Amino acid sequence: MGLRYWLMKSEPTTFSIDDLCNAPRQTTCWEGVRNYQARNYMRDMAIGDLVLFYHSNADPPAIVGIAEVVKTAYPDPTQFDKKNKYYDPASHPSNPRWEMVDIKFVRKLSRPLSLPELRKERTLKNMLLLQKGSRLSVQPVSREEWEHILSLEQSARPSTSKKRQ
DNA sequence: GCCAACGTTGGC
DNA sequence: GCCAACGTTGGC
Repeated sequence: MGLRYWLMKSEPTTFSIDDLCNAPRQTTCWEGVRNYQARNYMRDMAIGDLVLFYHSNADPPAIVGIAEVVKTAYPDPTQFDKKNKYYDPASHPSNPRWEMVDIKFVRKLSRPLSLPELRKERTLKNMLLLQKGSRLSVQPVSREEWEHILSLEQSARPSTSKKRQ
């Protein structure tokens, strides 16, 4: 199976792209996912897969960077920690319910690609992120979507392009 | 801060 | 197995 692409959401007040950049070895474990579909997507991840790092609950919400998968799915220890906010009393260590992967910083985008800007792209109209009511925090991105998104990075910010000199 | 959309829980 | 109630996500 070839390289695959993903998008992962994080609230920047909780863990931002800069936090990832400044983390030890620029790597973090993706703890706290408590949604089966998102977990299943993490199980599908392979080392070397590339990830769009998305800031949710931000102003504006935006894709801000790229990371790569450096460790495939393994049990998320926070599910067994009674003091952790991600504690899940229904999950037993002999059969862990929740898993996580490790991702490593690759780079920040040269500029954030905001949700409103992404919505303007007809090529991206089927993107999971842009569907009404979509809340998945871990989701697949097609190769076409990936390439189109990164091509937007090269173009000028729409709001400033009008004052070209 | 509001609230629509969604996922989960639990009574029946 | 249905579905009402509840909790959460996340854009606005």
